[in-house]
Formats: sequence, C-alpha cells, structure tokens
Amino acid sequence: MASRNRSVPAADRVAKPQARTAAKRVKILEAAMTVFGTRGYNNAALAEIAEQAGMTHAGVLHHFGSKEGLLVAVLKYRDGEAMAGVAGREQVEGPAFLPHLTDTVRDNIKRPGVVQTYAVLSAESVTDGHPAQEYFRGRMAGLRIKLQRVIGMTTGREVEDDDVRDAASALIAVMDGLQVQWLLDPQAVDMPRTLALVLDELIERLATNEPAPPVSARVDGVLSVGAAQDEPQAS
Amino acid sequence: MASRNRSVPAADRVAKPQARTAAKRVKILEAAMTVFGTRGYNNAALAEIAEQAGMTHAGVLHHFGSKEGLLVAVLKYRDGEAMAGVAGREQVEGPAFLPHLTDTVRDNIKRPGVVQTYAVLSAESVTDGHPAQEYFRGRMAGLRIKLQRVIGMTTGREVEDDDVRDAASALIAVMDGLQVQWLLDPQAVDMPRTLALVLDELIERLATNEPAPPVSARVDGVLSVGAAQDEPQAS
DNA sequence: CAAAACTTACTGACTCGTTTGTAAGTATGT
DNA sequence: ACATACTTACAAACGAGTCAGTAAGTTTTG
Repeated sequence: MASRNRSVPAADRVAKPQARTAAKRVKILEAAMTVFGTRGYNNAALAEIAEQAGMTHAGVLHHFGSKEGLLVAVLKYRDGEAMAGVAGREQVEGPAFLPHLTDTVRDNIKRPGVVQTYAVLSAESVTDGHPAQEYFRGRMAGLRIKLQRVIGMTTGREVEDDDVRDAASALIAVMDGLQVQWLLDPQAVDMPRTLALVLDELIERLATNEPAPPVSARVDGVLSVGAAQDEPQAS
Repeated sequence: MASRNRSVPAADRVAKPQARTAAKRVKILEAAMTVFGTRGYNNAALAEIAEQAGMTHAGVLHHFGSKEGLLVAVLKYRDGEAMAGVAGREQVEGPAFLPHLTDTVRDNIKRPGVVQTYAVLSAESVTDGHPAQEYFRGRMAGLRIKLQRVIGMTTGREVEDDDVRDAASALIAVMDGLQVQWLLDPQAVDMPRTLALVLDELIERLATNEPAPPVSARVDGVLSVGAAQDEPQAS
C-alpha cells in the first residue's frame, strides 16, 4: 500500500518565507485544529480546512506537504500555544504545577474546540498506524514523569514509588476521561471540581501515607457500621 | 424511501431466518468490533470486515442495512456480551459493584481488542453527527447514576450529593483515561492498581466525610513541612 | 408428499461521491 | 529574474450503497 519513496514537495525547507505567510499558516493550523476536532483526523477533509482558511486544498498542501504533515504541525503548534498560552501562563515547574492543572481545566471549559481536538485525536491515535501515535505516546510519558516528580516533591515521596506513579497516571486519566464525558454532556460533569476532588485526596493520601482500606473489605462489611454482611464474595 | 416492498433484512415477516444465519451474524459483529477498534469507525472499510467474516461487503450490508446499522448492532451486541460476559458474571447490583469495577479492568487486560474498540469509539463519538453519540451519552449517564447509587449506599451519603456525583464521574473518567494510556504503552500503567488507588481513597473520603486540604494550600506552604513558598500564584 | 411460490443469503458488477495528492500555470513580492 | 504563494484541473483510489441474479431453504397448496 505504501507508495514509493518520493521527496516531499515543500514541507519545511523554507528559504524565504514571505511577509504574511506566517500568519496564513497559523490560520491554516487554527482551521485544521477545528476540523480535526469536529470530524476526527480520518474523517476530516483537507477541502474543509482549506475553505476555513480561505484557500483551496492544494494551497494547504503547498504549505504542509500532506495531510499527515499538517496533523503533525497542528500537534506541535498546540504544544507551543499551550505554553505561551491563554493567560500568559508560562512553563510552570515546581509543585505549583498541581493547582495549575485545575486552572487549565477551568480554562478549557471556554475552549471546547481545543478540548475536542485533543480528546478525539488522542483516542484515535491508538488505532493501527495512526500518524499521531508516537506523539501521544511521548506526550503521555512526559506528562507522567513530570507529574511523578511534582507529586514526589509535594508529598515527600520517592519519584519511583508505585503509588506516586499510579497517582500520576490517575490524574492524567481523570482529566482525559472527564473531557469525553463533558463533551458528550457538558451539564453532567463539573470538570475542575471533580479533578480537584481526586487531586486533593490523592495528594493527601500520599503525603500522610495512610492508605485507605480497600473497598472490597468495606463491601464485605468488615468496616461498615452495621456489621451485617449479607452475601459472601465469590472472588 | 424507507418502507418499500424491499426485502428488509431483520424482517418481522412470516418466514424464518435460516439455521446458520445467527452464527454468521455474530461472526460479522465480531469482525466489525475488531476492525472498528483497530481502524476507528470512519476509517474502517466494510470490505475488511466482510473479508474477516468470510463474505463480500454486500453480504454484510444485506444483514445490517448500512455501515451505521452495523455499528449500532455492534454496540448493542457488546452490551449483551458484557453482561452474560467473560466469567459468567451477571448483573451486579449492590455495593459489590465497586470491587466488580476493578475485576473488570483486570479482565480487560486480556482483551485489548475490546478495550481499543471502546476507547476509540467513545472518543470518536463526540465528533459532529457521529452515529454512536447518543449511545455513549446514554451509557455514560447510566453508568454515572448507577455509580452514584452504589457510592451513596456504600458511604451513607446522599445520592444527589455533589461529592458523590463527582466521585462517580471521576471513577468512569479514570477507567476510560487509563485505557488510552495503556493502549499507547501497556508497560507504563497498571490499570487495576491505579483504579483501586483512586477508588479506595475516594470511598474512604466520602465515608468519613473529611475533605483533604486543597493542594493550593499545600503548595502555598500552609501545610507543608519546609514552608518555603517560591512563587505567588496568578489566578 | 411433492411441486409451486415464495424468502433468505448471498455474489459480482456497477454507480457515484469523496478524497488525497500531482502538475502546470498564474500572480505577486523582492 | 526568480522564488514564493497560490489556483485550476486532473489522476488515481477508495468506499458505501444499489441492483440484478443465483443457489438454497421454507412454507403453502393441491
């Protein structure tokens, strides 16, 4: 299925970009983000992206070489934008990163398009041979490591501790999972509040190092107030 | 153009479906699950599904009318299968539903295909006009309500309590979010352990009703041991 | 019970729309 | 003059759905 290796036309070797070109490219990227978000990568048509950017699909290809190239550019663009982001918020490094998560989620409510793009693409990326797969694998790994470090710092735990690792995965999972629920029904979930609940509780637990009893015990009535256990667990 | 004298596949007419038909349909559904999972709905071709089921794409259409019809059938089939499921596990109703969650996640590790189908389709469903949108909206809502009830029962809280609601959303979010991370890198996350961590901690918090201090306070040094605060938060 | 009268379960060929990418030509700025 | 930034036109594929036809099963009828 893979055609022969031909040289990519004019992907990135920009010798002399003209004055208004940069702005035009941003406009294409912005349009692409919207369309990839509303339709998914596979179902998105270059023609629609081009139209929103005020040109033909061939014009888009002139700048980004291929649809896949455009996607990669969108992903990179989003990263850069998220840093120099919405409220002049720069790269937060220390334990302040944790409340920053909740802030970001709060801001995201005002940018459903961005949320949708991220949610759709990240899940779509697990499909066979998806062009964004490597990107999201790396992104997840990076986020996990960063969170592990920050959680370690904040709670005085080892960075390599299993609980710290799990907490990092869990926080990312909560944010991503909430987005899908929220996109399907914005009334149904309160993203920042829910994230804060998990975040506060997880950090408290790691800081005090007092694991909660497993729910299985609770269900068996071992800890419950009225200690009437009704049914034995099959396990 | 809907109700003609055409031979509608799932007919309520007088004649019987043939003997091996049911099995054949299941084979198609099984193939469709795989292909929808590995390619996503939009990128999946009926021809590939048909091939895996041992027929042509027109044959598939004969049984399910359209690609969209097939997707809906797959989703329904999956629900039915999940109940009569893997280990003869039937509809768990009471507080036992909570440990059941962890069990399900543990089983899912052995069924990456199913996980991928669910993860890809649920996120894809938020795109404009996706045929599975209503299905997943309903599914999420139903799961949330069920979890609210079970959490209420287990912790002695009101079902309508915000914390209970948030905890329900959070648990679903953790499960779904972990799946994407796990599919991208199975080594990187321990799904059941991570879910258990969040689950235990959330239930404990709701049961004792002692909210953890917000991380923001912790970061500001109010609670931290070494009370060195580095940067004031913008907010 | 068996032939006629259907129905079901397909296949193969085709239509028609959509889509990515290419090629060649035109305008514009430096 | 010469890249750059496009456009129009086209190529080649692909994919969903239609249609007519065929083989086999099922029901009805005499």
